[in-house]
Amino acid sequence: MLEFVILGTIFDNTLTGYDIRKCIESGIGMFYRASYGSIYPILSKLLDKGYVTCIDEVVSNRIKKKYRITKSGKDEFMKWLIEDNVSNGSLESAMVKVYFFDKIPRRTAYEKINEYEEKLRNYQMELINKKEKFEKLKNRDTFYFKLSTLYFGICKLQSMIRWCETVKQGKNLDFLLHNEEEGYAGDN
Amino acid sequence: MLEFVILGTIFDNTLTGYDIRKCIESGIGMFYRASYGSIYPILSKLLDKGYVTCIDEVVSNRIKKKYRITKSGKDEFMKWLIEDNVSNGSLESAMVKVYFFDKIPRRTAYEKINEYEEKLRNYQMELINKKEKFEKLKNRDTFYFKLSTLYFGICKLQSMIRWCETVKQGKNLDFLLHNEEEGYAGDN
DNA sequence: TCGGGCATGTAAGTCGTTACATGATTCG
DNA sequence: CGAATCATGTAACGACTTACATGCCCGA
Repeated sequence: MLEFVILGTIFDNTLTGYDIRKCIESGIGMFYRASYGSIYPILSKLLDKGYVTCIDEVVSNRIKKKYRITKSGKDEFMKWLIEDNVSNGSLESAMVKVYFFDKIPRRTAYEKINEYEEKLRNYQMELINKKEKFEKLKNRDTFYFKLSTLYFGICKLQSMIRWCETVKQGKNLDFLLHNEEEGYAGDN
Repeated sequence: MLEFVILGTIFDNTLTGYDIRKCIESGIGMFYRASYGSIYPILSKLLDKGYVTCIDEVVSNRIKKKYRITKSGKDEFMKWLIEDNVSNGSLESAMVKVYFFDKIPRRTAYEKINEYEEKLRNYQMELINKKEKFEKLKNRDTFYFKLSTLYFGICKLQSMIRWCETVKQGKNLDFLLHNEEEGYAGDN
């Protein structure tokens, strides 16, 4: 995965290993993190494979190794970006790809998000069934927290599904916020 | 982590490695998964440490290795369960502990969930700030999806915060569902 | 009778992280 | 002038997963 995250990060900019880390952190730090101990070796690997080139840039007596993506690197990245992202990997890790979706046609992106949404809905259904079975048991207060984790999953999926609905219609993202509590418009 | 998940799983029941896997899968499969390749070696380690004992049970000519937790194993598990869960680990992995919170006093559990909620709120605040900076830039449509992942994070955190609010008040969990769309009560 | 589930394990590989080692520059 | 940040890397370790190896039992 990191291999592709790096390629995506240097897709439009020539960066150093150090820069790459910062970009990953500030960009998708919420879904994915990387340490230097993994970035530098992978950069060497990408160099061997010819997916990147390295230019030594001398800045005030020091060498900065700036990495630029090659044509074959771009191809490799785009292949990864387009290929089936729904069936494999965790639900969160799918967001790593979405982060780079500005590089593919809108239409394709919406289709992929639609697939993702279906997967989420199926999963949510499963959890709801499990929850209902669970709730038929007696001694409810002996497993309140166990049950609460099921609700956690269902709710989280609900908010992810809403996100999909909004994004795939290209709606204003602000719609996702500001609709808490109130039934009718106040005077804010 | 798996070490403790196993101890928690056999806390009340004597189980085989195979059973343990099924229990983990059906119980917290949504936050945590384990393969046999990790369960069996860890079971041996727990045996060495004296946290579990193993009883060979012969069922129709076959040996089943049933593992029972010991006193020191229970102590070790409870220590892990109580110790600081907020500062380390991912947001999701905190749920693994919550799953076992029926084993600690309600009051303690609520306090821990309250801490967790604070962490979520701080994180959400960070993301909202980042989002607002982001939105001040021009060429909005060149990074719609990048921005959408930020919204994804904010929304997900919102639903997690709502979960915390509900659970720490010991509210009926159903409150978390059924409050979509409608502003006033219908006739359901 | 045969496929799927029960049941236990090992070996190799993956994909990282943590800690270490080094040193230069920049800003208050 | 010293702390933070820039910058590059390695070695050891960790926590798993995947694939393999084995074989029994049970129900259609």
